Formats: sequence, C-alpha cells, structure tokens
Amino acid sequence: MPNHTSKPLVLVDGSSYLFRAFHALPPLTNSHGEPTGAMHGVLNMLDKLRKDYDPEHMAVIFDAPGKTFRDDMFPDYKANRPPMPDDLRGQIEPLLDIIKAQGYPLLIIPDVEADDVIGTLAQEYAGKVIISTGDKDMAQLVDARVHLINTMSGLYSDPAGVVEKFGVAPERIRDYLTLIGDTVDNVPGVNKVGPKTAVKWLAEYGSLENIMAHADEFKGKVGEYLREALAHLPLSYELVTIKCDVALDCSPEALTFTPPDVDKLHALYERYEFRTRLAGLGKETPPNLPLSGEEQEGGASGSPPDKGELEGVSSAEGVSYQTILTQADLDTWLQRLQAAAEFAFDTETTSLDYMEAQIVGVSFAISAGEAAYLPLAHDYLGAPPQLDRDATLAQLKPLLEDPALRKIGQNLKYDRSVLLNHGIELRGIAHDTMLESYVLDSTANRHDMDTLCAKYLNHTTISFIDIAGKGKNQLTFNQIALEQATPYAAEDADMTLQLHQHFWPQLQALDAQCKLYEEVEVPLVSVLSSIERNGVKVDATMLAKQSKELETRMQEVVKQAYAAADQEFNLASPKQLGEILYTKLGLHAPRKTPKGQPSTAEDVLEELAAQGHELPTLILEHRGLAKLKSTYTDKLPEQINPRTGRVHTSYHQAVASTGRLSSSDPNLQNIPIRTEEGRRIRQAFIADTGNKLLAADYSQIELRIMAHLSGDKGLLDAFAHGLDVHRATAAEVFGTPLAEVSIEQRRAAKAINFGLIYGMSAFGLAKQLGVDRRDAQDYVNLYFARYPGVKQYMDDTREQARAQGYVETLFGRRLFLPDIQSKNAVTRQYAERTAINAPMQGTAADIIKKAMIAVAAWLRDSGLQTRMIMQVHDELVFEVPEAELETVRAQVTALMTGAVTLDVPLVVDSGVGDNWDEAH
DNA sequence: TTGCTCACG
DNA sequence: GACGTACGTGAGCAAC
Repeated sequence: MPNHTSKPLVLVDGSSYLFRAFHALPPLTNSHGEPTGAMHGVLNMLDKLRKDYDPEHMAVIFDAPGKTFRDDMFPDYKANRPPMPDDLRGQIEPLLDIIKAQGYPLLIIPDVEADDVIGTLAQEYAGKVIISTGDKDMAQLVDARVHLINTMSGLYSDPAGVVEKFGVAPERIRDYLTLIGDTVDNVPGVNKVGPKTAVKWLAEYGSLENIMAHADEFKGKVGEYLREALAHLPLSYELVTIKCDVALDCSPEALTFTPPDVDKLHALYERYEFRTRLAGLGKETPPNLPLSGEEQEGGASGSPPDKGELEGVSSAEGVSYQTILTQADLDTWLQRLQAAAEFAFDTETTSLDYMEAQIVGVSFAISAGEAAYLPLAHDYLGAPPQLDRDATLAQLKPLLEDPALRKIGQNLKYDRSVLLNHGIELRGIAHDTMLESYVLDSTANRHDMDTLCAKYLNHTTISFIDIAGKGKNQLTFNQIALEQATPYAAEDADMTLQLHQHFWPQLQALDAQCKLYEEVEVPLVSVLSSIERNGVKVDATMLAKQSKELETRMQEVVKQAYAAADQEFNLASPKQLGEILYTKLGLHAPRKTPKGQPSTAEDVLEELAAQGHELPTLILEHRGLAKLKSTYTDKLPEQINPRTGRVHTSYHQAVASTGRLSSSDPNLQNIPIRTEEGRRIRQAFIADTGNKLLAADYSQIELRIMAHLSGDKGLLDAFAHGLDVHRATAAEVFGTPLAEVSIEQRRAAKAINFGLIYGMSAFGLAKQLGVDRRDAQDYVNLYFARYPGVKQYMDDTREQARAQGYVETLFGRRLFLPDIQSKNAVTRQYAERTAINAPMQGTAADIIKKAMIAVAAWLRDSGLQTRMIMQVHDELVFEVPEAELETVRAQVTALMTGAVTLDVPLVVDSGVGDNWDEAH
C-alpha cells in the first residue's frame, strides 16, 4: 500500500537509547531511592521526536529478553556484555508501561533483535523513514529514503552524512563493521584493524570481498592478522548484517498512536515522581511531592523547587555541605566570608582549558567540615533554578579582589585564570595547598588534591570520574546533578582548608622553606598565570609551509631507505628497524637496550653511520624530520587559541623535583634550537605588530652557582675576571696558557664542566668526549687537583645527603633522596648524582623565579605595555612595544642580574628581534 | 598503558 | 669481577 501522507515513519531503537540514557544521564532517583534517570532520558527523547516529526506512523522497538537467532549462529555472541546493572533493569518494566500508556505502538518481538525489526519495518514501508538510534550499526540501513537521527546528539545521517561520519558509504558499512569487529558484542574483526585502517582498505580495494580476495597483498603484522581472520570474517559479516526480512505480524501502516491512558499515566508518574509530566496531565499536583531533581522540559514551567531536599546535605561524620540557591543564603555566606580571617574556595568550570573555562559554580569553606557550594550554571534537564551567574559573581567580585581577604586554594593559578575570564582579578592569594605540599616534599609524584587527601588526611575524595564518567562521553560540570555536585564541590573547598591546616604548621616550623614558599612560590602564581594568558604569537602559515617541505623531504628519505633495505618497512618502528639492520643486513649491534633489544638509539645509529652504512644515516635524518614535523610544525598551529590567535602553554609549578618549572600543552621549553632546520621553527614565534621579542638569558648560571656553593678559589676567580670559563678550565687542566688553549681542549673542558654539574663518572665523560676511559679519568683527576674546592664540595654534598637524607638549594629548597642509602649500587649512585645536580639546578630555578617576580612587579608598577611571555629555565622572553625596548632591556637585565647576590657575578645576555630565532 | 626516542635547559 | 653509568622535563609513536 502506497504511503499517502508526506509524514515519515519514525522508528525508535528503544534498547539503544535505554542504555545510552542510563550511562549518560546522572543517576536520578525518586524519593524512595528508585532510579529513574534512564526513564527520563527515553521519555524526553520520545517527546522530542514526536514534536520534531509529528509522525502518523511511529513505533518504539525494544529487544526481547532471551536468545536470538544470532546466538544460535555464534554461541559467543555478546559474550562480553556485562550483566545489566540492577539500577537499569528495574527501570525497564515501568518505562515500557509508561510508553504503552502514552499511546505509542510498542514492539518487542521474541527471537529477533530490535535492529532486525527496525530493518524489516523500514524495508516494508513505502515512504520516508526516520530511524532514531544511537547505534552505529544502523548506518547500513541508510539510503535515499531511510535516514537516521541520533536524538541524543542531534546528529542526522543521510547517505552523505554516513560517508562523512564513517568515511564509507552506507552499502559498505557492513564490510566496515566486519573488519573492525565489535568487542562489546564479541564479534571478531581483524586484529589491530580499527576505523582508520578499515576505511583505508575499503577505499583502496572497494569491498570486503575484494580485500579478502587479495589478502596476500597486505604487508606487515596487520597483513598476517588479516589472513588469520579470513576464516571467521564471513560469520562476522552475517552477525553485523541487520535482517530486513523477519516475519512480523504487523505492517508499518498499522503502527498508529492510541489515546493515552490518563489514569494509568497519573499513577505511574506519581509513583516515580515525574512532576512536570504530572502537571502536564492536567490533574492537580499533590502538595507534598518531594523534588527529585529531574525533568523540566523547555517551556513547561514547574513550580520553584523546594530547597529543603537539597540543603544541608550532610553525612554522619559531622560534615555539613550546603547548596546555596537563594539570595538569602548567599547573603549569609558573603557576610561569613567577609568576616573570616581567611577562607578556602574552589571554582567548578566547563573546561580544563584555562583560557576558555566558564564558571559553573563556586565552593567555600571557613572551618573544617563545613562548606557550601554555590551553583550558578548547571543546565542539565531538570536542573533547579539557580542564582544568576553574572549578578552573583558581581557580588563576589569585591571579596575576591580584596587583597586583605586571605584566600586558600588548590592550584589557584587555574582559579585565577577562570575568574579573569569573568572579569575578576583574584587578589589576596595567601596559600596554595599544592605548593605547600611541593615545598615540603618536591619528590612526591603528585600534588593533586585527591592524592594529598589520601596521603595526609586519610580521606578518599569523591573522584570526578565517579560523578562525570570518563572518555569522550564525560560530562562537564554544568551537566552534573546538584545532588552530586554539592558534595563533590563543597568537599573540594573543605579538603583544601583541611590540607592547609595540615601543611601550614609544618611549613612554619621550617624557616627557609617557609620563606621560599611565601616569597617565591606563592607570589609566582599570579606571574605564571599572566605569562600563560599573555600567550605567544605563532605564525601558522609559516609552520604549514615548513610542514610541507618536511613532508617532501621525508618521502625522499623513505624511498632511499626502502632501496637501501631492499624492502618497505616502518622507519619509525624501532622493532622493524632492528630486524632489518641486525638480522637482514647483518650489521653488528653495538649495544642493547635495557630490555635486551638491539638498540637503535641515536648514538648507535651514528656509530653505524660513521662506519659507512647508508641506512642508519637515512634513519637518523628521517627521525629528525619526523620529530620536527609531528611535534612542532604540525601540532603548534593546532594549539593556537582561535580567540586570541596565540598559543597558551601551561606552566607547572609542582612537577619538577629540583624546583624548576615545566611546560605543557604545548611544551614551549623544548622548541628546537640546536640545528639549522630546527631553528626555523623559532622563526615562527613572532612579535605582534609594533613589538619586538626580547630574549634574556643567564650565562653559565649553573657553573656560577657551583663556584659560589663550592667557594673554589680558582673557579671564583675565573668568573670574577669575566673569563670564558671553559677556556679557563682548559688552561688549568691542561696546563696551557689561556691564549694557547686549542679548540679541542676547550671542548673537553666544556664537557667536564657539564659533567660536573650532572655528577658525572669517568665512563660518561669518556663516552661524551669519545676518548678512552682512562684518559677521561685523568682529566677528572686533573680537574679536581686544580679545583680542590669543587672536589671538596662534591664530597661534602654526597656526605650531607647520606647523613640527612636530603640536599638543599642555596635558598633551602629541599630534595629528599631516600635512595642514597640503597644497597643497590646502581640505585644509590643514581641518587648520588641527583644529590650533586639538584642543588645547582634547583638554585638556578630559585634565582630565575625571584627574577620573574621582580620583573613582573616592575612591569606592573611602571605602567609599560611590555608582556612577559615565556620562561625556558634560564631564559625569559618578552614581547616589547618598540618604544619601550631600551628601557625594558636595561631594566630586565638589571633585575635578572640583581635577583640575588652571590660570590660570583651573574651575567645576562639579551637579544632583540622580530622572532624568537632573531632574538637569540 | 608502557617503553623508546628525541626536543629543550 | 660484573654491572651500569651525566641531571631535569614533555610529546609522539609503536606495541602491548
């Protein structure tokens, strides 16, 4: 029978939505604790479909319990499926009852999966069909007449949409699904073949059939896996094929709505406390129905929620966490915060990206165990009305900007940035628990709140994953139900306060560390935050051009390498390379990796290259090019913030055990400089119009610190006289007049100087210099004879580390070395080298941190437009308006050299240019 | 997720 | 006599 209306047939994959709604939505319950979240999800979705399409024919299809024909075909089918959670199982019956009572045609056909019922109905119907599903397998049903809508994501798929989403046409979806398999349903595909490979193969060979016919042409491991899979692929193909010819005793045209059973719906809605739906039935809402934190469809205005259910959420341990939903409650808290000597707070936001994050809520704590969460932008379906975000933040602004009101936080650098996104400049940063922990023990692996609570308060915090899930479906905080958000957020503020109460007395008992914390780490928070927000201008066009050039050169190298190896292989795989070099070509492996594989490390390949082998040379070139391309020229442009047009790194203040900063996303502390082609990347770091980049770096700072700490007369003299220290060292060690030091002697002396900073061995020096180990030992002995103070310092430091279990920087930053007592010689020696290196590396870090604070303060007070934009361990980079160049260059140099007074002069070199390369 | 490799100071 | 051997980071990739 031809379809005589223009309205489509709407088929709903109920089972697919049930699971997705269950996992995606917060676990809502009614007041009896019965879960209702999945029911809400499915019902809201049905409402939306009916509203969007106003169909005449519609059906909701669920899987029938029990086996289907697929289980007969393949006993392991869906064997990996976890059992249905009880919280979901309990929602099915009432959900089906409600759907039926609402008048939807409901189909549950035994022995057949919902997919097959939908496929058959779609096939039988003559007109347009809309299938509402979240299941990717359904894409195989799409054609000009049959389209998909994912009502949860809003994604609509016609044939072009399928191609866009999967990379293959609808008629190839079954081939595609067969190749990748389905771990959840336990349908075997081809090992190691995922969406990318499947699309690639299908593009190349056209069909699964053709791929199988040419299975012997596929190279490498995946080729083997393909051949292994040949036997089971036909079965997998059957399993992923949706049947479109199952016997049904109803025709699609018979699928029409029946009038709703109002009485039954009323009873069900009441039972599960669906308030808005009850209201929609036109009957009176019972007065005492508690709020279940659920539905509130757009437009349908519910009565304002009772706040009773949300407030004073408290547990048995005397913990009281309040949700602030009214102006009256907010006023009370504002007064308490204003009156408090200091308070802890934490922001909840939409994103981890500090440049883009928007505030969702703020939590406060004034005394241990008592905290409040102020939600401002939770916008999930059914979220209760909250105080207006902008108006409320305007009320908080005076408090947060008051330098006299002392704030305590965990990683306040982030909160400062988030507040700035709303025009609030956080002042009065008194304590940061992450930094307290770091200063007390920089060797702890992590200083995040969850770790600190477990370690010091013996308390397991609610993890974000527990309330938001993980992976690509992770919820953002605005989607979290207040019932869960309040305990989580309030706990953050509470725990921050309690951690501070734990750390602060310990810190106060340690004069040097306390000073370091208060005068360096805490003031640095705002400085780093400003640098991050300033960002760096990067020329994306220039990098894109470099990417292309690198690609071209890499392809040439790859071709030559295939020729040299007489076969094709993955140049980036150490394993394949090892096989070719050492097995196929029979080269002798100079050494092995710690795990016993023949090494393909750079120095090894260089050695082989030096022996005249072609392939290692090509590999080295390829590695260098690939690194530059993938890490820098390809990635950096992607990390430009579209709003600011600049890249904004993150500096981590509590990661490096020595006291250094680290940088990530992107890491701006490892931009190439050592090779010509690498330096071109620095040319893409540019100054804004009318500005120049100023780069100022400390010269030889770690060696100067070594001279200062050791007090060695000879070394101090060399620096005092402004000598080239490597040359001076060479003159001493080799007994040559300064003017006659050869290039080779200077190079050796430089290696010794660096080796000293790293706590070297004669072996390491020999390797570095490419000389005999005994010669290297002679150099070391000579050095120590000429610089006895250095020798003494090294011995004292090792001894001090053994006696105290830690070493210190000049400013008292401690680094613990428990391994210094180890019975294992390797472990112990490692700790000894760290003991030598950490005071020098750490003191240098302390010094540049002090300089950064001084420079930032000067820039702020001077009213200049210059911005500090990068720190690279011994270098600071500024973006300077041309008119300010002279002033800034002079003052930055003065502040950096004068950051501390040592027994040696500090020297700062600086350069200016249109880009970072030029500024060096 | 881990190990290797390689970019920086 | 053997062993492993220069400090500190972060990122991309292959392989599990």
